Amino acid sequence: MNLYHLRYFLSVAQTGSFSQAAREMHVTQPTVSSGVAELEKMMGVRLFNRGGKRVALTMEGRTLVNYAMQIQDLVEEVEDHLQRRDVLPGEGFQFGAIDAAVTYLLPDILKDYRRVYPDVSLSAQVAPSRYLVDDLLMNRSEFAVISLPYDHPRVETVSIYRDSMPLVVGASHPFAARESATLQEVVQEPLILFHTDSISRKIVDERFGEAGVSPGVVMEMRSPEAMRKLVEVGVGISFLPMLTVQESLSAGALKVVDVEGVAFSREVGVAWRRGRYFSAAIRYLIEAIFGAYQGLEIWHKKVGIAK
Amino acid sequence: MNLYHLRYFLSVAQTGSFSQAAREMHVTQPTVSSGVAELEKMMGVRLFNRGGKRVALTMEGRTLVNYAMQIQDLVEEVEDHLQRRDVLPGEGFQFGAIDAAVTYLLPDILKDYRRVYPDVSLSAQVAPSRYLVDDLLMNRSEFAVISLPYDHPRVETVSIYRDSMPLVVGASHPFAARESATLQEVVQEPLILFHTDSISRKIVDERFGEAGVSPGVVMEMRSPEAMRKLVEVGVGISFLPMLTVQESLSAGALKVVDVEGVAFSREVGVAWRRGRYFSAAIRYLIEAIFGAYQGLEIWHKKVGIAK
DNA sequence: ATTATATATAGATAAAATCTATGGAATGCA
DNA sequence: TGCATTCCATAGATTTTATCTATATATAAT
Repeated sequence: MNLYHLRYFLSVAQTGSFSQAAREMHVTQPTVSSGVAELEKMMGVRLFNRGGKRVALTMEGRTLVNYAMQIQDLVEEVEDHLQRRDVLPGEGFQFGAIDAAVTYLLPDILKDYRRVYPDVSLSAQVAPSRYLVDDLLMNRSEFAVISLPYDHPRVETVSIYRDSMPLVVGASHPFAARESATLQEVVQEPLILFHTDSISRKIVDERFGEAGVSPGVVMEMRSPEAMRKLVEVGVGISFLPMLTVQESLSAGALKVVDVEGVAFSREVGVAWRRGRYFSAAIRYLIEAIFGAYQGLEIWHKKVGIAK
Repeated sequence: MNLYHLRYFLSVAQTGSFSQAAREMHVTQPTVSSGVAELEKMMGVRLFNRGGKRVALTMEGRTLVNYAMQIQDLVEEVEDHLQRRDVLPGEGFQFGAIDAAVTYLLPDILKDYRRVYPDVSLSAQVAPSRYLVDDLLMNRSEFAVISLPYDHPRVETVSIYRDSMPLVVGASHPFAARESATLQEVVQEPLILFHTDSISRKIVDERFGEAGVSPGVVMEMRSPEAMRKLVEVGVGISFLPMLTVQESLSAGALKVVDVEGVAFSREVGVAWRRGRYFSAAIRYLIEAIFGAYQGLEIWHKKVGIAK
């Protein structure tokens, strides 16, 4: 059964005439005849009583009219919705973000977003970058805000924010009173570093390797917030993203200490599966993120400006 | 857009795989691919994100899933209903019947019918036979119970009941005391006859013609009930269908008087437009009528025993 | 009866859906 | 990292379906 056949049928039912229906549908009369005939054969019932000047629906025909109208309404509705890119209430999508992003970079953007798309339910997955990329590859999330650089043949990234990762120490730490320290001094101290999974950790490790020093690691963790707390209470010192420690610095709980010849930083960026298609509602959020920070042009170049 | 395409799409959405959907639908994978591709082209949106081991719905895809499921449900439902000849609540049909039929022949049958098809709404059109046949020809009613004979190239009829049309007089009429009267005597009396439209009137007129007499008509009417009343109060005498006057006879308000050499009668029968298709619910009622009186075999022969 | 208008049917044509074969991309395993 | 496997997309051939033209048949109106 074809949807056209249902349309022909409805038109015949309305006009009471095969020929008139044919004119309405812009096809020839035999087309309408055979369309209705096929419906009748398929359903095993007569839909019209022919013979008069006008044809008349049978009871089964009237039953089918009810259904056919509902079906046609649904078809029109869904075409309309999809072409206008409406979002059904309850629809939504998932994206990933690292801790620092949801906490410091995205809140205002998400707040604005809710005003524009109040019916879209957002589900943010918060995890370290590595896991977020897994979600991207498995098509479990649309995009992710992660630490960069992240190199993968099937993931594209665009930076939105450069975040310095200074050495931070607790207020009562000996370094707190000093302007700077040397890398040699730093590795003597108990260090709290990101887990080796982490991109930020990789950045630190590489620099350490170049300098030919190896840190006396005390603890490895994944949560920058937890690390911040530990540094505050003096368990150790750490290289932490500025975003994460900003508040503690203002409050005086932490101090930044320059390390001679070393300036760590990591980038935060948007990552997505190469070739992915973005629905309008999703694209809007991504572009809001780029717009609020940077990278909109690069993004446009990578995905093409046309939708 | 074809309904098959929607089915392919739903299967892909459920299985997360074009190939698996193809196996489920018993078609090849390129068929599913191009079916979905056509939906995407038609709607102007991507429905799936390909690339992983499993494909993932886009937001638009999820929207379409909602609609496609509803559409498919409706299609299955209507096929089911029609093939099982279910009747939708509120559905019904119209048939015609002469006064005597609805009043005396059909009540019990209709009562039974409501038990079998409680959801079918019946609409009985009560009018003289001539008008009921018009309705048949215009496909406005399914069948009619009318007076016979009725000759028309596009109407078929089967008799169900032979109804005598005796001469009836009011209880106080001079004839009431007599056993019989002659036709000559009758035409002297004020006669109340059916309107010339009427089949019963035609029967009477023909017989009068043969006998070479012409009645001194007083009144012509279409309603046998009204005629009965008039006869009862002595306005005139009449040839009335036995069905109509049965009660008045028992009550003594009317008397039957034999007319020598004359025995009027009319047949009551079922009439329908030649070639008409009867829905199960309608056929059931017609056959109940034939079954309760007579004519079932003739009916079967005329319309064919197969549905 | 005759004319005009309807639907049905047959055969030809156009459109589409589907299939086979194949290529490219991604995944998983060695 | 390379190889085999799995998966989706594409191209071209084939089959099926839909539609059209021409015509027959039936009904209704004149």
